[in-house]
Amino acid sequence: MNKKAKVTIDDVAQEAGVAKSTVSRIINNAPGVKPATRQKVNRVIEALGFTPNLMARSLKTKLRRQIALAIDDIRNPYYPEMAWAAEQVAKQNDYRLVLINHYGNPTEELAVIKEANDMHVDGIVLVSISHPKTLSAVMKKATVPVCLIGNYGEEMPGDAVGLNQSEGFLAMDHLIRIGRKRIAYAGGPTHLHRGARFAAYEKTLAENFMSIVPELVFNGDRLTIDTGIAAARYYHQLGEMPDAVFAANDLVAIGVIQGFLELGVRVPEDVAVIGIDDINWCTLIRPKVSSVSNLVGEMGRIAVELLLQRIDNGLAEPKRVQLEPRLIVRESTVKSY
Amino acid sequence: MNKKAKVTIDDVAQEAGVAKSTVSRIINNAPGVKPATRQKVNRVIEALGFTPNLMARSLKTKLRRQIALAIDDIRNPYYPEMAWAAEQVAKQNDYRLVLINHYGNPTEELAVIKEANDMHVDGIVLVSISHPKTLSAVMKKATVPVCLIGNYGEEMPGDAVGLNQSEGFLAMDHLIRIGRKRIAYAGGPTHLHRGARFAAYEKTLAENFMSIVPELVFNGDRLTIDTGIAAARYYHQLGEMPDAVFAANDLVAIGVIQGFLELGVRVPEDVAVIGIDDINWCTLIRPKVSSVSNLVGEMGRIAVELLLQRIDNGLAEPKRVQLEPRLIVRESTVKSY
DNA sequence: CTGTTAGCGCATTCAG
DNA sequence: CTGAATGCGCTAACAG
Repeated sequence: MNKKAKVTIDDVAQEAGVAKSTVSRIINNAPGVKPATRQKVNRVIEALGFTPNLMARSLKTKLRRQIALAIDDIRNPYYPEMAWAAEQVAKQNDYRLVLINHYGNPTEELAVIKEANDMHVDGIVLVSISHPKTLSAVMKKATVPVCLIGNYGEEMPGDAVGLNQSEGFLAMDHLIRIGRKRIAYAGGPTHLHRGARFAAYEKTLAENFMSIVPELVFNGDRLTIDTGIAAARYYHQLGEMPDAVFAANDLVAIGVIQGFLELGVRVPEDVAVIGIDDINWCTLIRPKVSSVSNLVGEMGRIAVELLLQRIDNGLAEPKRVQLEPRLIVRESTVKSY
Repeated sequence: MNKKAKVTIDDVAQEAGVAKSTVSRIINNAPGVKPATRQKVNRVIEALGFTPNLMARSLKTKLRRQIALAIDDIRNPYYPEMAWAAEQVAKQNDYRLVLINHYGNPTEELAVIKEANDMHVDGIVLVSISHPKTLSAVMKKATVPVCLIGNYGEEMPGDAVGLNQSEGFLAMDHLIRIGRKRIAYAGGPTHLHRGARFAAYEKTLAENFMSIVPELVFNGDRLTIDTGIAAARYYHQLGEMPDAVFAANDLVAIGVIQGFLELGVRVPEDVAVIGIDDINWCTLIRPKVSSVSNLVGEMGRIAVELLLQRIDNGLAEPKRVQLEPRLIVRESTVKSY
């Protein structure tokens, strides 16, 4: 049941009484074949159930029609959306998508680039956790095009699609626009690059002539639900509660909301809460979580497009695409009627 | 930067002053090579940075060292866990994982099997939505091994790993064991195969001499959060509320919980709620949702193992693996202290 | 427009 | 233990 000796291009040629090169032209839609011949051969192909051997073809053309999507862990809520979009575009271009989880393990991550050739792939879309310096060095040795997802400077070889860093401002502006005066920040250790979001917090407050109140800043050690819950409890026992919470990501926001609900604090009436990333979980809980979308699907889509473009066209300057995050207002900041 | 003319086995042979067949033996760990030669050649391989061309190798061996995971949509909450586990096992066996979303589109789904050969894959793990009859017919024509995920009878060719249908009973038994007397059912249209869960509901009640109260059965049209919310509202306006809800899946359970919370009903004190599937969202909301795990990760892992086994060993009887669902008790049924 | 020829890089007989 | 020769199935000149 999986043994039928595969029919080859020679079989078709023989059966149709033409040369294999003619068959080759036909299956590749190459021009310069008499319609009659084309028809005849096509009929034979149909009859014999011939399908070309991609290995042999690849051996010749060096094209495998496969790309890799290398991320740290598909179980991370951001990635399914990205993987889905990436596979879409790949499929539309008759490419296959190889999924690789590198677990944020630098060795494994960089190995993906180094071993691209051994992987049957023509290119890689990579979400990297490595240090840019290291990454840059490895990228230079890449044997296939790599499209990075993330923000990288000019010195980084290869294409990249990232977000401009306005998520924090979009979130903060929203809270201010809906009239919140006492805005808290719930996030992780500020020394990480999430610091950009905290910076937006400080900057926005300053620009609006609001003083930054140290006791309203809660820093958990990781950006998780539990950190959010802890934050809610912390705010609750404060002399004066905040009337809004800017959470560094959605998981924290969800935790904050759940925490508040347990304590009888109403969201958004008493406290408005907003997160960042717009993971699909945001619509799961009530109130639905306001957030800032970082367009992961869009990033995946564009990354693959850039990659395929480069695979086809070869060289040209590295490209940079910057996406603009988008504010998504839901029930955790504005009461719906 | 991606142009370095790939070094071939010939280069190595020449450089090392041996024949390519010798090099071939060495890179394949074949026996019958003098250690000295082996060492020498290995050094050259290292020096030249040679890595074998998998296309050429595959052309010869017919093995691509890739398998496909074909599911309907990676964005569906069950699949990331499965994909992750599958990729794990594949990687451990030096196989790559090609991700295919077939969108529950029967044509596309069956095409995956038919075109397996064109896909550079040695086998397929398939989550099918198609009718067993149709599927069976296509499976018979498969050119590579296929391992199904789901419950299939003997007449279905190929291996399969599924769950026995005890989820419903596990959930119901739990509710009864914690002393609930007035148990409601919230699900979708009973004519779908989810009906097995509803059957468990009825059967368990009967076995425990509890009468089935029609007004406690809520059937939404789809198994979604919104259905759950609607169910909660429905129960709430009843003369007598249920003291437990058995939801046909976790999404419904989450909706029920959110709905109750909005109405000021306490979970689990007033009403215990349990779902099925144990998707990771269960630990996201408070109270955390009790559920029955259908071991998607485990299924993915085993499916790949079966598949690789068959790829290596060829024939033998189709195998069937039945997993036992597992009750996961969390806060939505039992108050935690 | 079509046929002939020559490899792509490797694994694998078969001799030595 | 090692080398020379053959071909996997296909594409791409090059002739005709």
